[in-house]
This record gives sequence, C-alpha cells and structure tokens, in this order.
Amino acid sequence: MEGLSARASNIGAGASSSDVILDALRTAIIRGELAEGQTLRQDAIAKMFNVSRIPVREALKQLEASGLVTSVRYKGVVVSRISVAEIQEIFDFRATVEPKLIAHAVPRMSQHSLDHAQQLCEAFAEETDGVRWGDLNRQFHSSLYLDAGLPYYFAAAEAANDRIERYIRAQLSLGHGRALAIAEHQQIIDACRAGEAERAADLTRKHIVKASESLTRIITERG
Amino acid sequence: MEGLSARASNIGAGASSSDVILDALRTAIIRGELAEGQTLRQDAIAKMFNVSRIPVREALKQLEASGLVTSVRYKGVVVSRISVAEIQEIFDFRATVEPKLIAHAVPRMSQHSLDHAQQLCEAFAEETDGVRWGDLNRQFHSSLYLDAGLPYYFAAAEAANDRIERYIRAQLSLGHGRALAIAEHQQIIDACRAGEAERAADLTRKHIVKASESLTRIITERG
DNA sequence: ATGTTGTATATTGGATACAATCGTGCAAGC
DNA sequence: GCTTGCACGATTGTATCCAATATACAACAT
Repeated sequence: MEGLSARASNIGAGASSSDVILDALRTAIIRGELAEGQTLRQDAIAKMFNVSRIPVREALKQLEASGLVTSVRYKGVVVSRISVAEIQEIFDFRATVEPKLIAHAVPRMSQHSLDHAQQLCEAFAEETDGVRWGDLNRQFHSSLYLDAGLPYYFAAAEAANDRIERYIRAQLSLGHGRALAIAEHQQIIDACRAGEAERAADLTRKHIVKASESLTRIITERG
Repeated sequence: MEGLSARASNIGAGASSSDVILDALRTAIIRGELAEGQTLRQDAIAKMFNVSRIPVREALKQLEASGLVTSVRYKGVVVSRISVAEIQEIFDFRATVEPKLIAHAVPRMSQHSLDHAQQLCEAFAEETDGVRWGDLNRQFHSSLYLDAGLPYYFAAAEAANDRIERYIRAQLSLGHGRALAIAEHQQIIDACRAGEAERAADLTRKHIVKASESLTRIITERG
C-alpha cells in the first residue's frame, strides 16, 4: 500500500487542455519564438494540439489578461507589441520590485537555496547553448526571491519578466551582456551568503539598471 | 470632419458577451458583493446574462489570470481567499509603487487633472452613500496617477487595488477611516498643485501605510 | 451503528455546429 | 482611372450537445 500511495499522483489534478496550451503559448511568446505582432489563429493552434478551438480560446483569454497578447473582436489576437519606452518602464519596475524581494529573502535564505543559486549561476556560466542562457538566467533570479515569502511581489516580478524576457535574452546574447551578468550574479550570491541584505538589494538594482542601459544602447544602435 | 472623428467611437469595437460578464463579475468581486470563498457556478451566471456557458468560462479564465478567482478542475471556481499576511503584503506593494507614480506625475500634471482630482476629493467628502465611498476613493487615486505616463506601473497599481479593494472599503467605513482619508487626500492634492513631487510621494506612501495599519487593527480587534 | 459500495444527479471540460463579422477581390458605374 | 457596391471566403463569437468527473445519498455488509 505504501508503495502505491507513494506513486499515486493525483491524476485528477492533471493539467487541462487549456492549461497545457496556455503554458506552451506563454513559453513560445516569452522566448521570442512567436514574433511581436504575429497573429495567432485559433484554428491553427487547435490543430497543432489536436483539440477544438474552445480550450485555445480560454488560453488566449488568460494570455490577454496577463498582457502577452492583444485581442481585437472578430479580427484575432496578436502577440503584444511593446515600445522602447515600455521596455524601459518595465525594467524600471523590476529595479523597484526585485531589490525588495531579495532584501527580504536574504535573512530567510536557506543553505539549500544558496547552493541551488550557486549551481544555476555556474550552469549559466558554462552553458554554450544560447537559447538556454535565458532559461538559466531567469531561474537564477527566481531562486533568490522564493525565500522572501512575498508571493504577491514575486508574482509581480515574474509577470514583469515575462513581458520583457525576449529582450533580456537578446541583451544576454549580444555584446558583453552575458559576461557581465555572470560576474554580477556571483557578486549577488556572495552578498546573500554574507547575509548583507542591503548590499544584495543594491547589486540587484544595479544589475537590472545596467541590463536596461545595455539593451537601450543595443536598440538605438541597431534600430 | 474633425467633429465627426471626435465623436466616431469605434462602433465595431463593442464589448463581447465575455467582456461584459468579465466586467460585471470583476466589479461584484472587488466591491465585496461576492464573498470570499463563494463558488461561482457557470450555469447560474450564464442564466443571469442570458447566454451560454462559453462566454462565462472565458470571463472566469481572465479573472483567474488576474488572481481574483481560483479554479479547481471539475469542481469549479471560487472567489479567491486572501490571508491577512497577503493583504499586508499588497498594501506594502502599493506603498512601493504608488509613490513612484505620483512623483512621476506631478511635474506632468495638467490643470484639468488637478481640478478633476479636487472635484473627486470633495465629492468623496460630501458623499453620504457608503458604497460610493469606495468608488470615489479609487477614482481619486487613479486620477492622480494617469498623467505619469507610466502604463505598466499604473496597471500594476490597479491590479493590486483590485485585490484589496473590498478591505479598503471596509477600512473607509469603519472607525475614522474616511475622515482621515479626506484630510490626507487634500494634503496630497496641495502638494501636487505646489509641484512638490517628493512631498506628494511621501504623503501618498504614508496614506497607504496608515490605511494598512488601521485595517490591521480592525481585523485583529474584530477577528 | 458503522463503514463501504453502487448509483443518481450536478457540474465542469471539450467537441461540434451555427451565426456574426471582417477583409478582399471583382465587377459595374461614373 | 477611380470609386462604390456586393458576393464570397476566412475567422471569430456563441449555442448546443456529449463526455469526464465530483458529490450526495441510498443500499448493503459487517
């Protein structure tokens, strides 16, 4: 019996079709696999997942609520366009929210979390596949915020990152973005390990501001 | 031609059923007309609006994405419960975000916006109907943030307010909540009119913190 | 009495079918 | 040539129907 219950994984709690589709679309959008302005046809998506349009529409409604797509009645939904000003605003928002998270997390951070963050940092430094950089970078930052025990702040930060992740990925891939990030990540971990909450917060804020400036430079140069 | 285009308001962009339902449910939830934990039956809502369950489900998915309801597969959706700790966290979040908004808005604030805010402040002071207090209070604060031109911050603040508006309403109705709010609102307007962005921001932050403390006191006293 | 099992009902998730609307191309008229 | 009107296909919005699941309760065994 014990063996069974250990393996008994709540079959009913499995994800619904619309949950699966939501996750797939969300991932594709934030990775930039779906370009800005691209229209998403309900029928095409439904066929990809072998479902009817109903769960597709429900997933799209959720994406709309989180701002990743924009919907126009009888015309369709498109991947949301975002202006340079908005990108900068969202980076600024992150620079406001994320230092609060890490400052609150530091005195509560477990050894396990610190080790995990260190692992992610090293994996990020060693990774050669460019598309995985974004994943690891994102996981690294999230891992430092979880112990804060501030679910609303955390969700707000995650939502903000969703909106600009494609640009963060570009910034990591171009110029010295990644090399700088690695060094700064290590500094942040060190501050956390030393229990210096304010320093960790300040480093986090500077890290975000630098990424924003670097990205702005890239955009203005390349058009 | 100018007159026409000024009045030409997008007749095709009329709200869909699910938009109407979304708005009605959202309003009912944030006003507290639907209690926490109350389950929302698709069929019942569909009958209220004389539609099928499809647009109802789409509205519920959007509410779920914004956190106002919680959905469990095959069981239904319930109005999200929120703990005291979460309420305090969201007030803290507001105290972080809204000062930024008003500080950015002050140097950009039009005379019209100032006048409008003053009107709302006075209407709030004179209103006798308790349920309208919440509306006017909310409108007052929003009116001070619009000129900031920070749509992401603004949306984040609105979303945070949605989650705790029912408690703000309680806080306004009980004790000296409303009387204090009126005085503090006027101080904020005065700072805005004087162009003192930092003072307006600080008053806003204190206003939010005081409301949070007042509410916490009410909750702990009354259970 | 208590606990278990079968069954009926209520409710949600999803598929199919239909209605409403948009965009486009094309022909007619000026 | 340029505009106007219209027909048609493509696409979205919604209703209706069926399947999957949960919940409540009755029948039954111990």
